[in-house]
Amino acid sequence: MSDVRVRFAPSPTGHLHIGGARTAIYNWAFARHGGGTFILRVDDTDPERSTPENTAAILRAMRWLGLDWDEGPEVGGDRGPYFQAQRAASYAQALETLKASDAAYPCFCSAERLEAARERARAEGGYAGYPRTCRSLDPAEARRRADAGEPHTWRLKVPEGRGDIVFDDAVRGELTFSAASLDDFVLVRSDGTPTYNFASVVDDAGMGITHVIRGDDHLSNTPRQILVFEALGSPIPVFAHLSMILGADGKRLSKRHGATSVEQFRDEGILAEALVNYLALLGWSLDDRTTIFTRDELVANFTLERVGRNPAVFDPEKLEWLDGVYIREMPAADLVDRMVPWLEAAGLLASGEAEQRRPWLEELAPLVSERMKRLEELVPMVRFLFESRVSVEEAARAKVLEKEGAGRSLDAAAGALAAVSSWEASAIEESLRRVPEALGLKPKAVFQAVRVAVSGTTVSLPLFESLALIGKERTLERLGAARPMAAE
RNA sequence: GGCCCGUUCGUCUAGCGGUUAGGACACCGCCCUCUCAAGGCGGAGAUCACGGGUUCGAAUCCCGUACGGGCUACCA
Repeated sequence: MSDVRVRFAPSPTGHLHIGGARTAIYNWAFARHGGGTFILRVDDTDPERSTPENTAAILRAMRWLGLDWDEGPEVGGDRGPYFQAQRAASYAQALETLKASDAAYPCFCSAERLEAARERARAEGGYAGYPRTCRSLDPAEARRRADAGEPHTWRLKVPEGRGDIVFDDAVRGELTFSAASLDDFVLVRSDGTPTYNFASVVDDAGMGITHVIRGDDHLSNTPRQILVFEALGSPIPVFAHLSMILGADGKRLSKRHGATSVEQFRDEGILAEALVNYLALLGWSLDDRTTIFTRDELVANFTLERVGRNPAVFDPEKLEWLDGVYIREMPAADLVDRMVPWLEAAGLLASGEAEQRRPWLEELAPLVSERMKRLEELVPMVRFLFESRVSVEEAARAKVLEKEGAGRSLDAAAGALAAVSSWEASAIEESLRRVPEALGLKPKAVFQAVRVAVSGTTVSLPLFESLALIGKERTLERLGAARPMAAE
């Protein structure tokens, strides 16, 4: 057990997003790799936009992905609470610390006035941050006004003469920010709640976080946060900033680009292990050639050194390919477990029916596994195996059944199949293989006629295996039903 | 405006001074074949954003420029 402590701190203002999921995966993998502790903290400081439903959805998505946390909601831990909304006492205490060391001061400037000034300065070409109006207030006077109930925020007093803020980002290397470019930002709002930059640092310090692995969008906040760590007298964690995930148009990934929430991918039939594998690859590589790896392999090999610096475009096609790989490589029994919910939801399987049809389903699994990229594709592919009758697609009828020889093919196939005693794919194939030659037709012509009769379409699962699964009686019924549609 | 970050095939990436710039997805062709897939083999695709340096030698180091992106909130 190492003393590495990392956290993933989502804000429950929405569902778990692809970008957040990747951050979570990296944090999780980093912790597990080094035998450290992975903490989940809910940054719900924004009461307007945070909801319990979102929190629940995020936890669900984390569990679905297989990202288990050692401390956090539902599991507890001795550095909690793990919801920022419940940590007001910590923030108040931290503020007292800063006040005591004169590292923070009250600001009575109104938000409206500040915004107006900001607009003006920017229009004129140069805004250098809060002008520190209240920094020079007489302390006694400031205290008197604050005690009198005058609305005020608390700002960090950026130390006079503080030199450059330099830190070594684990993925970007040494970064330098001039302290002069930082203004005295707000730590505590006039309603008494902490801002993100304050709450986050207080929590990271309080929870003993050693490495902060997070999105690139926080990079510019880092020097501010370092100042807070310093003012608090807390050790500064190692920072690692991950680049954004972009859409195909190079813009930051958003709903416009299609599915972006983890649970949406789940609902579309993407496997958790494939999603984790894919997301891990968006900004990290195991080596120069490995693209497929298990969670354990990810953990065993994950290091911050191999995290890339440049933004990555999310490619749904590659995700699908990877998902297909996972589906194909999954043992039949496992795949059946994944298939059943989809079959039940589609009404193809009654609840409880799955167990008794288990052997049949396990025969089906290898047939579909090499043809689907997502579980979602299962139902349309197998529907004809379940339903009692099929309707023949118009195009299939025109293209296949109305061809000369189709009728004879169906008759001959029916005759041959009727004589099959042991109804299994190999025997079915053997008998059907003899039909084309007897009729002087090409195998393809005969098989396609049978396929259309039995599945209603020109494209289906492999014929002989399908017939085996449909059963002899239903097969013969379908051949007969299609017969009137067929040309001689 | 200011301050930061980024830029290798269409996409994800390997590369950390000397390589025919490697792999994967997608794409194209061939093979296999009862359709569709899967699979096998092969192909095309990157003047390493651009311009200057440093060096015997640069995708790799330095400086500019361009183009993206982030922060600059009493959002996170």
